[in-house]
Amino acid sequence: MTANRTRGQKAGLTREAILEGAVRLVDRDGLAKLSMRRLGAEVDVEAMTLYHYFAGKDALLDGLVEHVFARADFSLAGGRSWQDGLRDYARSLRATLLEHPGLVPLVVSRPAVTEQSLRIMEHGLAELHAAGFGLRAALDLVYSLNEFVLGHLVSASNPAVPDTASVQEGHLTGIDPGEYPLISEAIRADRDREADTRFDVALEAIFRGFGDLRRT
Amino acid sequence: MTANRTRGQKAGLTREAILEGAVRLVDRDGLAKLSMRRLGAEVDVEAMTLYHYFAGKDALLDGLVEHVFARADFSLAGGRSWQDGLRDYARSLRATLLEHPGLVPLVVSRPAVTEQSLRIMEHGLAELHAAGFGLRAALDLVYSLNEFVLGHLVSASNPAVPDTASVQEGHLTGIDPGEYPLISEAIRADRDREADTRFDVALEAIFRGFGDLRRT
DNA sequence: TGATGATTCATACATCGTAAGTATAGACTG
DNA sequence: CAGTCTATACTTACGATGTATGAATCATCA
Repeated sequence: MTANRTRGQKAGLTREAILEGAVRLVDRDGLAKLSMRRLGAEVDVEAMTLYHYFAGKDALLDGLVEHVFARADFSLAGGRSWQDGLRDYARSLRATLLEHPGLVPLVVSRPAVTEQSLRIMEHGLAELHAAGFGLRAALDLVYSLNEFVLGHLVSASNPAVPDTASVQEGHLTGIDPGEYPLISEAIRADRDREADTRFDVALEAIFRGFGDLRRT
Repeated sequence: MTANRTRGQKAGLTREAILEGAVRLVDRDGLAKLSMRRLGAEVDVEAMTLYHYFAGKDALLDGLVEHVFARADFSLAGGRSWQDGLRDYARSLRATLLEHPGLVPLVVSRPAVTEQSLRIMEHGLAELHAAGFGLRAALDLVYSLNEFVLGHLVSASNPAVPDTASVQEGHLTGIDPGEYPLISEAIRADRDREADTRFDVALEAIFRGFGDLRRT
């Protein structure tokens, strides 16, 4: 009866194309709206077809993180000071995830022992070691840096703490200056600073703090 | 036909009891297994009954976070140095969430502008201001500290980075010493340290780094 | 041509959050 | 006592989800 329209092979559908569709969908509608059926519609195919390219939704999500990270070079380019190397790394990691805020919950909820991340870590340890850090201190620093960046991102990706960005033109969203005078005042003083600046200030503080651990 | 067993009133079911059941369920089976039906079973009631106490699942999850935090005193007890105050705060925040690791994804995915968190922040700003920090620097420090703790927790709550805890008795899970000699070495050197120690070391580094920002 | 393997789809199932409607028990009124 | 009200609890049902299963179609090569 019902003529089955288009089965069998179709125009070249690839893992890449699916992942790009997923990125588009997440960027547009958020992670919650990423269902197999929706993603199928996005790349013009039935949901079950996706299972030919990915073992399951988890595999797809893993691929998604990988895909986004693959296009971002987090190299700890050597040759300069360890601060410069780590700063570039942290900034580019942050920038990449800020471009796709919907992916932040994914990244933090997924084990990140990929080939690439391990290589970066190894490289980072080598540089820090050469810069005079003991291996243990170097490991502490690399861990802490990653943890700070991730924490910064999860805090930034939901309207959690009253952020500078959410305070436009002086209307402090929901913070009563009478009840919380210092918060209001601090946020007001912070109004003209970019979020990037806050991030950088914290970075430098972390570097200063860990700098004392060299030759341990 | 089928005799309807027990409708109408029952033993005193309360919001508190439901939330405690939810905590139990999450601690036992993880956040993913927290469904209204399961939670209903846990507190011996049908799923829909829960909607009498909570507007929806989101409200329940909000309540869950609140409930756990309510039992943890994150006071920035004054009178001592600002380092002591912030350290106690960070440690107890971490300790609380380590007791309920299943809640970590919830905490980081939920705006945390509760009454309590704002009060703590206000209090923290006051202390830091008194200790010689400019308001802006104080805000940076409080933010960064929170972000670091959260990042530390999300990293610890999944088997993401090869953690010291996962390296038992010298068998480095999945890290090839040939390919990543420094990581293996660093982890081996780290074997005998508690995770608490790593956290504390990072805390002190952050304090040192931000300490230079006083009188700004 | 016919066979083979890659690709796509239709159907079905269990589970989820929850809207809508119904039944019961206790408190209050007369 | 009977009658009513309300808080509490349950039943049923709907749409959305991830995915197991198996059939249908296409490209390719013998």
